[in-house]
Amino acid sequence: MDKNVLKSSDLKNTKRRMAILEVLENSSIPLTAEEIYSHVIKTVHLSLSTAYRTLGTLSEKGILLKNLCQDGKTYYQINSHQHKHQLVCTLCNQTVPIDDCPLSIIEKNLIKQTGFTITGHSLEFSGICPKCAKHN
Amino acid sequence: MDKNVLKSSDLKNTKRRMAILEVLENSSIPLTAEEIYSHVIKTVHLSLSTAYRTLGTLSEKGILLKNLCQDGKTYYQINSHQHKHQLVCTLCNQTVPIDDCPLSIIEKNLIKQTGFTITGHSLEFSGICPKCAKHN
DNA sequence: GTTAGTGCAAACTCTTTGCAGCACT
DNA sequence: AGTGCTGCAAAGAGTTTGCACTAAC
Repeated sequence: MDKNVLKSSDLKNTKRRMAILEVLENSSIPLTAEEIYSHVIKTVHLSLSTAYRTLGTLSEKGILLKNLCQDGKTYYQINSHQHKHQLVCTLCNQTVPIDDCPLSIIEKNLIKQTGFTITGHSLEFSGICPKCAKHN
Repeated sequence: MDKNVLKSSDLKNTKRRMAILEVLENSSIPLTAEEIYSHVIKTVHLSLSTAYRTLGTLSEKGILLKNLCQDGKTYYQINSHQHKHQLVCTLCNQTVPIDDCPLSIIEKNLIKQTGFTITGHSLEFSGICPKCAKHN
């Protein structure tokens, strides 16, 4: 991601923010604040509250997508306009990304039916992964 | 709902449980623990922790469906095998139930692709309702 | 009578916030 | 230099849990 994303959103270009964005760019799945924090702290000092604050700011600016999942944790991902949902094993927590979002057609119908402007959605599947199914 | 739901799940038939189930039966939308508690307490004394414990138990038994939504609260509804999702206005919190769940086809594809057994899903749309769109 | 259910208070997890000090432009 | 960013510690929301008491079977 271009280093100007921050500037063009009127945000200062700091080490911590760059590091956070980098972690998310290199991840194929959405990550929690804790996960991002753990990655970043290996190379750049930062506090957990800064992680939360930064992730919040970047989400407000539309740079990130923020999603509260069924495990009670908030997951963040780069807003690439090609967002992903997750399929999570309830036993081992294995997470499989769902690459294409199947909801656009459904959203169109909802707009017609309710008159709402739809600004987002959250979708999460849970199940048992093949490994866990074998071992239980 | 039949009063035998509890018995057939090896649960004792108590005033509080009946009251909680009744509130959910009479609601057209999923409710939070707090909302359920507030309704029930008008007629039957109960503590918030009992509400949480009961809702948890009933969800485990498959009598209720439990869903953590983007507002950070867990919503409960009767598991009628005709569950509902929600469309929530991010400004006024108006909630519109989505009556038919559009995900069964998508789930079938996921099963093929991942080998998971799918046991549940959560889906939530957010947007701006027509009223709020006018007033802003 | 026994086991499951309940109330209360305390604890727990994830996240947010107030304030003083620091770093980017 | 000025404003926004950060760290730390404390607080907040929603939910869970330990223990003693109570009620259903």
